[in-house]
Amino acid sequence: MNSKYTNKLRSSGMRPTRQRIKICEILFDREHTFHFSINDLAEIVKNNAKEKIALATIYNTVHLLTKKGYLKEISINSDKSYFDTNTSSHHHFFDEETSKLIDLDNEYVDPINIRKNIPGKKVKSIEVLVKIDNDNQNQK
Amino acid sequence: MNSKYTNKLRSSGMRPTRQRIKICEILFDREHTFHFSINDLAEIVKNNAKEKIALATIYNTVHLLTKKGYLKEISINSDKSYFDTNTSSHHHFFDEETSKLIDLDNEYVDPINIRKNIPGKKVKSIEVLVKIDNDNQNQK
DNA sequence: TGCTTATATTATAATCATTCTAATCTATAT
DNA sequence: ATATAGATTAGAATGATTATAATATAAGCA
Repeated sequence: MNSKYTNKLRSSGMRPTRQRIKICEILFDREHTFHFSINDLAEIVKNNAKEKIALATIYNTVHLLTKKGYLKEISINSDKSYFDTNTSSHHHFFDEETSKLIDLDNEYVDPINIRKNIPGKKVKSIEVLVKIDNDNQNQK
Repeated sequence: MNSKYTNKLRSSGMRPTRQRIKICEILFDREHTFHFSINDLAEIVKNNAKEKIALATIYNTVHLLTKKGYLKEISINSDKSYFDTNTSSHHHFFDEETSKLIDLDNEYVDPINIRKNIPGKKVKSIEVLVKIDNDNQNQK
């Protein structure tokens, strides 16, 4: 039961269980960053894992990984939560046609200067969402 | 049954019903723009209107007003939908402490240039979300 | 005006994502 | 090995939203 995620999990105070290791493998053994909803992940787990993982465990693990800084929650259309394996501060395209998110790295966007302050509050993050849609013909 | 909203509704192909007029009055008879969830609006209706309006009607009306361009849906934390009576393209602060949205007008943010294109797609909107939190002491 | 019909409203049930619960299991420290 | 704190599980509960199907109403027409 050893994996490259065993220590990663343990070092964040998460016991390295079979389920958590499997979920980490699905999420992080990838070349590119991965955007997903809980439902996406649950589907992959179902098709991919030898043994079943309860939906509640998937929720718990994703939320824990988010709290520990290995995932980032993305606020998009309000029907579902999306998560991103790219935890750096960065921007997104949101394709309205496919409802898919695409990373937009900081290098493509000049630094954004906000010339307004809210008293007693400090800025925690500044992120841009670019909504896109098909280019062709008429848009109803 | 005449109201300044009678024609506004009719000109958008919406029959000016008592319920719709009442909802318009609540939403648009205001000095400042108004951010709300369906639940916020339902509460105001309950305390404000002489006669009850069914929750389904509130949902239907808000969605119709959104489709007709009188309201704008805001994508924030994924638990609920928020709507905004300011339908122009503009930005927001999101106060993580209170979960409240604050308008951030374009004049406080320089134009944002995105140096990346997605083939076959055109940009529909570019909006910034600035997350803020209490300034004082320790966070966590 | 009154009638007809397309459209709205309503109460309630259904759905869907998410969270809770309480029983069972397991990683870890002794 | 054993005890126990922490994790997993199935299923129930919750809360927002949408669907349903019966009733009511606005608008067009005689």
